[in-house]
Amino acid sequence: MEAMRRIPDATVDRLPVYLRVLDDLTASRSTTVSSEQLADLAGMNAAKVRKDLSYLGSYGVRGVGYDVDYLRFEITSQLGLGQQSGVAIVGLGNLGRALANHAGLTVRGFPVTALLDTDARKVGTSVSGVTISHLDALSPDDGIAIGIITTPPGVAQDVADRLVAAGVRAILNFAPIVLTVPEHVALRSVDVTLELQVLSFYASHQGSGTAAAHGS
Amino acid sequence: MEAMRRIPDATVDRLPVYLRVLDDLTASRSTTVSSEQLADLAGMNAAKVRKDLSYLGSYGVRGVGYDVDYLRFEITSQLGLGQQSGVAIVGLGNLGRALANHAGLTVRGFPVTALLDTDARKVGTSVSGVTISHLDALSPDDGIAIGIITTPPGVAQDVADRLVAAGVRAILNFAPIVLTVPEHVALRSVDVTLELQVLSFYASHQGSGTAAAHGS
DNA sequence: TAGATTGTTAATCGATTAACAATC
DNA sequence: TAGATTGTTAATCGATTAACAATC
Repeated sequence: MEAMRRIPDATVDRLPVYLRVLDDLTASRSTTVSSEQLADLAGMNAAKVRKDLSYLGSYGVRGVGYDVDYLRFEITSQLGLGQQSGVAIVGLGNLGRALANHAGLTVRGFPVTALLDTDARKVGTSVSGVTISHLDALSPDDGIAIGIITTPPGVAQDVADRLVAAGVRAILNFAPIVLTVPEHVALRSVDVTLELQVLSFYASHQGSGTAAAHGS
Repeated sequence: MEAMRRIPDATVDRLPVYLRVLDDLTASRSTTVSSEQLADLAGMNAAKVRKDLSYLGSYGVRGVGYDVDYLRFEITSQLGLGQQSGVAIVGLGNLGRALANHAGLTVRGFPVTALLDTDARKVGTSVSGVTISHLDALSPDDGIAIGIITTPPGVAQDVADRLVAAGVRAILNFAPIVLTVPEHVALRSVDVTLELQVLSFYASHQGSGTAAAHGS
C-alpha cells in the first residue's frame, strides 16, 4: 500500500526463517497466523515481525492476522525463488559430497546441476547422479546461477574468480578465507571453526548472547 | 588501559576473522601489522578494526601498528580458546560424517570426542577413530563443552534438550529448525538453504549487498 | 624532527522495540 | 459493538565511520 522502500539487510536475513515457519504452518493446515504466533515460532518478537512484513507491503488483516499462503507467496517472490537456480559445487571433498547428496537443495529450488574438481581421480565419477567435471570445463554456457565453494582455502579465490567469469550471480563460500568478488556478485561465507570460536566466547563469558548464525 | 567494557556482539563476530588473518601473517613471518593492512586482509575498514581492537585494551603502538603475536594471544584469550573444548557431533549422516572427518577442528582446539546417533546400524562403527555411541549414552561425565547437531529437524529439539542436560555450554545447530535453549547455553545455527535464499534475494535484486554469513 | 599510525570522539546510520491509533 | 490485531510512529539502542589529537 505504501511506496516500496528498500528492504533492510536485517530483514532479508529473516525472511527465509519466516518462510520455513510458514511452510510448517501450511503442513499443519493453518491458514492464518498472527504476528505473535509467527514471532514465537521464529524465535523473535512480534513488533519485529510486523515491521519486517510491512516492507513487503501491507498484507495483514487487522483483528485477524496474516494469510499463510499469501505470505508464503509474497516472501517467495521477494526472495526471487520463483524459478529454479542452478547450483555448482566446486571441491568434492567430504563437505562438497555431503552437500551434493543433500536432496533438500533441489526441493527448495536449488538443484545441483554441476560438480567440479581438479582431481583426476574424481573427474568422471558421479555423486547423486551428477558427473564430476574438471574445473577447467566451467563455462558461462552452463547456466549456473550460484556457486558453492568447498575447496581448500589456498585455491578458493581462484575458484571464485572462475565462477564469476562463468557468470554466477552469487557465491556461498565454505573455505576459511576472505574472498573478494565484484560488486554485482553476492557473497556469503560459512565457516564452522569461526562459529565454534564465537560460541567459545559466549560459553566462557557465561551470558548466552547469540541466536542464529548466517553468512555475509 | 581503559576500564573493561563489554565487547559488542558485532565485534565478537569479527574477532575470529582477525585471528585467522593474524595466523596467516605469522605463517608469512610478519611481526607487526597496521589497522590498514589488517582491514584489507579481513575485508573491512581500518576504523572498524581499530575500534574492535580497542575493546581488547590498547595494544597498538602509534606510528608502528600492532604486534602480531601479542594480538593473537589477546584474541585467543578473549575468545576462551586457551584450553581445548571437547565437541560432540549428534547425527552421523552425510554432514555429520563430513564434520567428524574434518581434521581442522582438532587443530583449532575443538577435538571431536564423541559421536552420537540412534541408528543401531551406525552405533559401534567408527569415524575418524571415534566410535559412534547411542544417543542414550550421553552423560554429563563425558565432559563435552560444545554440541553440534546434524540430525533431521524433527528430532533436533530433543537432541538439544539432551545436550543441555549433559551440561554443554554451547550448541551449533545445522538442522533447519528454530531451537530453544536455556539462557546460559549459547546457540548458533547454520542453514545452507537459508543462505542460498538470502543470496537469491541479492542476486535477483542486483546490488550485491552481503559479505560473511555466520550463525546466531 | 618529520612521518606514521593509533585510540577516541562525535556524527551518522541502521536496527529494535514499545506503544497505540486505525480498523477489521 | 467489543475484541483482536495490524501498521506505523517515535524513542531507544547499537554499530559504523570519518576525523583528528595524541604520541610513538
